[in-house]
Amino acid sequence: MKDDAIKPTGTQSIARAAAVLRALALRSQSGARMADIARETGLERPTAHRILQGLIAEGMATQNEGTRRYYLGPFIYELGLLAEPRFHLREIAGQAVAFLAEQTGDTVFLAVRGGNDALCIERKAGSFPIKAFTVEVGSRMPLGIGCGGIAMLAALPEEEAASILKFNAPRLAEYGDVTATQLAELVAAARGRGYAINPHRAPGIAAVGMAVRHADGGLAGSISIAAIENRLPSERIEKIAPMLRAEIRKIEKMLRAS
Amino acid sequence: MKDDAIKPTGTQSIARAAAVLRALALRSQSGARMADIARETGLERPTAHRILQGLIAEGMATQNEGTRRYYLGPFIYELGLLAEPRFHLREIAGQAVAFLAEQTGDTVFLAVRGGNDALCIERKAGSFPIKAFTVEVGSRMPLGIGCGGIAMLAALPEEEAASILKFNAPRLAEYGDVTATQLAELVAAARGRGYAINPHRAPGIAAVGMAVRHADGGLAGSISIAAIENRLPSERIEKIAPMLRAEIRKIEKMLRAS
DNA sequence: CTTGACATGTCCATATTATGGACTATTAAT
DNA sequence: ATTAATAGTCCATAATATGGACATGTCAAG
Repeated sequence: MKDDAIKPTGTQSIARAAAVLRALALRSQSGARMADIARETGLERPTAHRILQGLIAEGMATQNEGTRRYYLGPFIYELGLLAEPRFHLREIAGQAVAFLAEQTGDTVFLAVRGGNDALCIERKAGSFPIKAFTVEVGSRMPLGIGCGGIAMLAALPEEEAASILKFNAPRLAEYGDVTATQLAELVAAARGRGYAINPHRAPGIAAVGMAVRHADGGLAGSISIAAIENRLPSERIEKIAPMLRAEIRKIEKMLRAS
Repeated sequence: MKDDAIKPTGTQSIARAAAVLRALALRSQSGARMADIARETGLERPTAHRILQGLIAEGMATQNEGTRRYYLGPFIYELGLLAEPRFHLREIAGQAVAFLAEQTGDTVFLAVRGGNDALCIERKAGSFPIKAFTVEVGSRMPLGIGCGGIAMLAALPEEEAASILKFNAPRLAEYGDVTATQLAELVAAARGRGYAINPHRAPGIAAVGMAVRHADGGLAGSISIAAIENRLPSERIEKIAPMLRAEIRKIEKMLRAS
């Protein structure tokens, strides 16, 4: 998130509060304990506690009274709704996703990054009768699971991608028997060729995906195409990839213009 | 947003940063100048500038180099996506919105508050052939314009509602010739009867709306029903209001359980 | 029931950060 | 060209945020 520009001074509290929000984001489903937050942010417990109380007072965090766990608060949701139009990837990319589904006949997914997860925000089915509905719109899974996630990891700085894979390693068991090492290889291969191939997203399913970037080069999201394995041999992937790249170029141009 | 609980100490910087984010939220479409932010937050300009630089460093704000204006940043969007499931009003309320559209035959809207605006996040048309599509999904307008906005204002503390109406007063001209005084009267009337009636949302259109609350009593959003004027005489409004209230009670119960 | 481990939460002397008046630079309006 | 408005910087110091020490609460083990 931080660029290489000169860091501002007198903003330690803001940086610390943002770090706490990132810790909450990582556990936005399960909720975070204060001990988790203190450990992940490197803050002393009284400091973490005070920052949490400050965020709660502003509506940016909430605490479940029963479990004592902390969550992102309603003001974050509200701000997110207002921020959405400036990053309205769903609207801008929706046509491209529909076009790719029509042209390929397969299922096309649009995803964005959410912390260490990928969030599916759009899906279009193609005409081919066997649909690879591997992901529901609105769902989330660790970055690396799914071709879109691999493509997004490949678009991130290597250290950041490695850190995410390390964080996600214990979580992979919920999604099959793929290992972090295998995912690291898929990410490296994706970096090399410019697009991700996931040959074993699920048994019998294969996928190809590519990242979408903001004007400043930052990661905006990804588009991926999934089909039954025998519909995606190497030759067809090599035909689909340029089509995907062309649509993504158009999306990136519109993101630049907005 | 702030409750009446004891305010935490040692969190002035967080409160100030949140105030800056609110100022950015108010102008999330047009962008905010630093002078705007300093004035609205009451901060001295060097302080406002430094806080903005801190938020930019964390990805919570961005600055357009050409216009110099500041906007909510990509990290806010990402956090908003992660916060959404805990406040997934669209999912929880979707069935109620569809049911009300089916039962009344008219158009039903679901909206949330976004700063001083109302954001339409869901719309269902009923079977009656004349549709009151006064608002597009995804659109926003000042709170007070539209029945859902009036209902949300009525659910807020009176001072907060007055402050929002004051802020929105100069903006009303874009939406017809209704005045802030008229809106204040509609809000007061809504507070009295427990639901909002907007007899002149647009020429020939009338609407009825009600707020949805979170478990803690805070405002979650609103549901409103719009139709051509002669389809909503007083007698019919008195039949629709209990139905609306019953559906909203169900939604609030599910919000509590989630 | 008791004990120990772990976690949450509070206090306040003081270390350190954040502040904002004074100033410079840039842009827009006249 | 001049003036007004706005953006942005600097740094002495005001005042905020810190975290070690401690209190309290919860839960699992014995």
